[in-house]
Amino acid sequence: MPVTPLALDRFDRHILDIVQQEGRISNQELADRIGLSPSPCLRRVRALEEHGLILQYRAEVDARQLGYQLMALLHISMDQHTPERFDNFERHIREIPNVIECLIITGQAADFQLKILVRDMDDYQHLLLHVINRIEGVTGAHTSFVLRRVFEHRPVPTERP
Amino acid sequence: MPVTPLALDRFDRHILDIVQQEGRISNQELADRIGLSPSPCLRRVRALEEHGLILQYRAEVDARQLGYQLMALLHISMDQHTPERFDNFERHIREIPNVIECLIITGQAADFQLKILVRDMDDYQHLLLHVINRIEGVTGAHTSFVLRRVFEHRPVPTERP
DNA sequence: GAGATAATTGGCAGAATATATCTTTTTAAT
DNA sequence: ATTAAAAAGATATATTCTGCCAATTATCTC
Repeated sequence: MPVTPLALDRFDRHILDIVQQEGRISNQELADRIGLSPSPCLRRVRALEEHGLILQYRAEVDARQLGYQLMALLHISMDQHTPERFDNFERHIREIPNVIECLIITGQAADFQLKILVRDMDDYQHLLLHVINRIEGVTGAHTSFVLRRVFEHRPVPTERP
Repeated sequence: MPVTPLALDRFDRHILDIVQQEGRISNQELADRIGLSPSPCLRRVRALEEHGLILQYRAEVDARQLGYQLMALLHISMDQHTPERFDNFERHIREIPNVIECLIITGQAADFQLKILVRDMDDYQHLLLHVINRIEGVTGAHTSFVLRRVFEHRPVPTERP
């Protein structure tokens, strides 16, 4: 996607600032706020999309109201650190909709950190023991429950380097 | 916001499924996809917004292209577990734009897990030693660097309980 | 199950918005 | 200063949004 790195000026940064918080803002309102007319504003938004600076637009939904009362961070260790093991684990983990994030990390006993949404403890217990622990190569699993989300999904800063 | 829990039918769930992945979809297209005409479709979207089921719309931007090459998970332990200590920490941490997520967790030596975006190691070193470690009450800090994001920001599942 | 009531859908019209094209202005370089 | 290139602004057309009303569907009561 990024043919050329694309130099961002203050208009572009301002657009990114705004759409990170108001993804459905109209182009007219956006143009007003950044101080351009609608045409060049829309052109810039399209360019940011084409260059992959804007990856996608998403609605954030309230997991609680959908019945997902419990969030857990699960640290997973693998027996072997081979690409095959990791690929296989990733393929399996992708199939579990409750796993909303999967990171490969250093600095822990674990290899993966998963962010998991479940309805309750029973739900979690089942997922851990009967689904995740059964994936080949998983030797360890350590759970941290999230007591409170102080904040999540904050915008990426846009000031110059 | 949630006056009444709001019973969700298959149309509502379908809407949530779609807007979680295509936050800027037009109402007409959305209506087409869920199999309703635009009017009731828009009414449902508005109702989901009012009830707080849709919290907000957001553009996801590519942090890498903005110069944030490094993501870290930082586990913070506090000396005292008093509301004052925690409140004070949260107030300070909110002021740091590089911290894009802050969770209070169990199951670790730590009390907080922070998700941090920085440009490079120098940047991280400065943030850790000169900003975060200096917040009152912080006694421990353990860093995990993110080697790879297998996936992030996956949609919340919407099937019935 | 019939009838009444409430809730929800669909269609339509006017307003707002998006989008493509063209012209003008600004910027940069020689 | 002149030219070329890039970006902004204006305008017209097409699309989309949004509020209102009639028609349909679902629900409840007896």
